[in-house]
Amino acid sequence: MNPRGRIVTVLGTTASGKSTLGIELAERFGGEIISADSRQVYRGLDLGTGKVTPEETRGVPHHLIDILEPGEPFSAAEFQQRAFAVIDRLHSEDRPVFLVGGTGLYLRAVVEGYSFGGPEPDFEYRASLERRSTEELGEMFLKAAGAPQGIDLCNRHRLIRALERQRSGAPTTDTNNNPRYDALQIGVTWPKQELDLRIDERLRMRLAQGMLNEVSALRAGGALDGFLDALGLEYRYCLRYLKGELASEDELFSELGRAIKQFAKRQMTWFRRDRDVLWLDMHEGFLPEAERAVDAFLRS
RNA sequence: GCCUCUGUAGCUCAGUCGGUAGAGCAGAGGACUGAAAAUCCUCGUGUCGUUGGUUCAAUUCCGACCGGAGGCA
Repeated sequence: MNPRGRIVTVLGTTASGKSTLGIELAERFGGEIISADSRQVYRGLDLGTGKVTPEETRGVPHHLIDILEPGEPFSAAEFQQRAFAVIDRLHSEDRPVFLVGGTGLYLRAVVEGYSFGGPEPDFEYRASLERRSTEELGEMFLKAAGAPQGIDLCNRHRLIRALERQRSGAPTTDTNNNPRYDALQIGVTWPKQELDLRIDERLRMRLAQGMLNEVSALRAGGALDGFLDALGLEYRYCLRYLKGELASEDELFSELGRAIKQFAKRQMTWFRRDRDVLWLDMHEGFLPEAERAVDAFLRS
């Protein structure tokens, strides 16, 4: 009766425990997991991305992890394509799909069915724009477009994409979404103070487990500093430490910890805009509640 | 004990040649459809250490006191 397939989404901030919840649910319902994480797609970014280990996965298949070499370009649009392909295959096998991750744009691109109508990225053109100041880029855009057209003229990355679209004759934005699935969205959240503690605790653990070695190894393996820096957080700050730009491991810990907390806040800003999220209070029996919701959703 | 410097927003500090004050960081809110862990936008009233004095008016000048740093003994 319902023409659309179903997907369950598990979203939340970094260090919220969404991966574990995703695995528990997938195991319980015999489903598979698609990671919606813009950094876990790269091989070798393990500790720093909180990638699940083979043991942690408890045999639940994970998709869209380790699909690229560090340095290879990736995008929300490409993620969406690949995710659609996996979802459709799983649906054809009648397996429940759990889309789990913290990259808000990726999640939304799949759930809302964003139409990425612009041109493919043109890295040469981008490189040429990269030499100009943001102000200049803004002027370039205005000159051709006449008005900001909803794009933030201070936001370099978005401005560059807008120019890229403009150059190919595409409109500045796409708005005609086309959702392909019915989605149950489950959100994992914590009181801010507790989340901060979890972030610190996890960061301490990662550093003890060799976070810095991971970054050194990536560099030794050919990953460029520019790539690592653009990844942000763990990779950006560890790189700075390794280059001597941070005085001590204490400073690394405090600056990186702060950056991660700021990131978590940005994630929440993104997720709050999703209206139909079932937010779970992580304190009281969230697992049964999640299971009930998923069960009802999958049977409906 | 004496001398010098110092005490201003959660932190680091600027400033007011006397008319009750402002940056960075932190924090809060927000944006973001092909880099998204990226890239950005908005938001600053605080007994200006305490207490006397001078003054129409003191956080700003003077004195004392309290706290901090350094120097001399």
